[in-house]
Amino acid sequence: MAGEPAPERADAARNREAILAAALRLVQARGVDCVTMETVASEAGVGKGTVFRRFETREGLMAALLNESETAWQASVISGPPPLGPGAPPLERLLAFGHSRLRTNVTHAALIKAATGSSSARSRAAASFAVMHVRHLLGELGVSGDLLLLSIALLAPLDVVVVEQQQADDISLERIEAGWDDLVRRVVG
Amino acid sequence: MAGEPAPERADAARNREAILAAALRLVQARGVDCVTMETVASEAGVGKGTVFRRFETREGLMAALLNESETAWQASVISGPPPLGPGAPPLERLLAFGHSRLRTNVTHAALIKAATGSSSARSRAAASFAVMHVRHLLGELGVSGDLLLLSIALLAPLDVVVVEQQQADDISLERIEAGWDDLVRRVVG
DNA sequence: AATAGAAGCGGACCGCGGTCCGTTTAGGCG
DNA sequence: CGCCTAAACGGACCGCGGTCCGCTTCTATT
Repeated sequence: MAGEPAPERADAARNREAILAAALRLVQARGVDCVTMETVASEAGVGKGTVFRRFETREGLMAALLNESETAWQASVISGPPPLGPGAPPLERLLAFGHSRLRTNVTHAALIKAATGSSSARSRAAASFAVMHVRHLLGELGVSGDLLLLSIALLAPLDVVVVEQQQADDISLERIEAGWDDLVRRVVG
Repeated sequence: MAGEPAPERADAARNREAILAAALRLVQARGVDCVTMETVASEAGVGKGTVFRRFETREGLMAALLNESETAWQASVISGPPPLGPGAPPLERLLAFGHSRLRTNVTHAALIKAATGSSSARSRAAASFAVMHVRHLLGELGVSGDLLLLSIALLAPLDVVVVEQQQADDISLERIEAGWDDLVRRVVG
C-alpha cells in the first residue's frame, strides 16, 4: 500500500471549505449556470488558480457540491430503511430505487447536468454507483446475462436530460414511473 | 402553410459549401477537436461571423458534417435492403438495426460526440430518428406499454460514450451485440 | 441600367474556462 | 526560535466559442 496519498495542509483545507461554501451560496442565489469560477474565487476570498487546483475543472467543483446530497442518498440506499434500503425483497428494492433516483434527478437536475458534461472519468464515477447497485439487485434476482448492459438500459429512461425532455412533452412523473416499472418487469422476466 | 421559410441567397449558399468543405478537410486532417471555428472560417475564406450565422454553434457545424453520412445511413434503414431495410420480419430488422447503429456509433464516435454536447434541441433531433424507428418496430412487433420509454432503454447501451467505456474495459463489440440481442428479446417478450 | 432595401458579411470585441509561474507561507527540524 | 523546503497561492495570461454592428453585396423591381 502507498499509505496516505496526500496529508493536506491546514490553510488548504480552510480554503477548500471557503470555496465550497461560497459556491453553494452563489448557486442557491443565482442558479448554477450563472456562477463563474472567477466569481466563486472572489466570493471565497481566494485566487482563481486556487479554485482550479482544488477542483480541477468547473465540472469538478459542481460534482463536489453535488456530492453532499448524493452521498446522503447513497447512504440511504445502502443502509437506510426498506424498501429502498436492505430488508425488502430485491424486486421491491429495485422499483423503489428507480423511483427514488427519478425524483432525485428531477430535484437536482441543474446541478447534475453541470457536474456531468461529457468528461468520461468523473461522470462515470458519479453514475457508477447507480449502475453497480442495479447490477447487484439484478444478481440477487437471479437474472442471467450481461448485467452491466442490462443495468445501463434500465437506468437510461431515468437520465436527467431524458426526463426533462419527457416533461417538456407534458408526460408526468407518474407515467414515467409506470413505464419504468413495466420495463423492469420485462427485463427481470 | 407559411410557404418557403427562407429563399437563401446565392453567395450565401456558395459560402456554406465552402465552410462545409473546409471543415471536412480540417477534421480529416487534424481530428475533430483540434479544429476551431476561426480556423474553419479562415480556411474557407470567410469571416468568423459567417460560420456562426450559418451553423449557429460549433455543435451545429459538426452536426451538419455528420449529417452527410447519417442521412445515407437513415436512407438505408428506411428503404435499403433487408434485414436492415423493410422486407424482413420486425424482430430481425430490430436486431440488424441495433448492430448497424452500434457499428456506426463506433465509426463516427469523435464526430458524434462533438455534435452532441448536452444541448437539448439539436441532439434530440439527431437521436430521435433512432428512437422513432425502434418505437415503430416495437409497434409492429405488437409490444404494448410505453414504447418511447422502452426505445430509449433499448438504445442506451449503444450510446457512443457507453460503448467507449466498455471498450476501455476490454469488452468486444461482439459481446455487446450479444448482450443487446438478449436485452431486446427480454423487452419484446 | 439605376435604385432601394433586405440579406449577408467580417472582424473587433467579450466572457469564461483553464494554465503558468514568480511569490508567499505553513510547519517540521535542529 | 529561526531556517529551509515543499506546498500553496493568486492573478496575469491564453485560446476559443459566441455576439455585435457598421459596411458591402446581391437581387427584385421599374
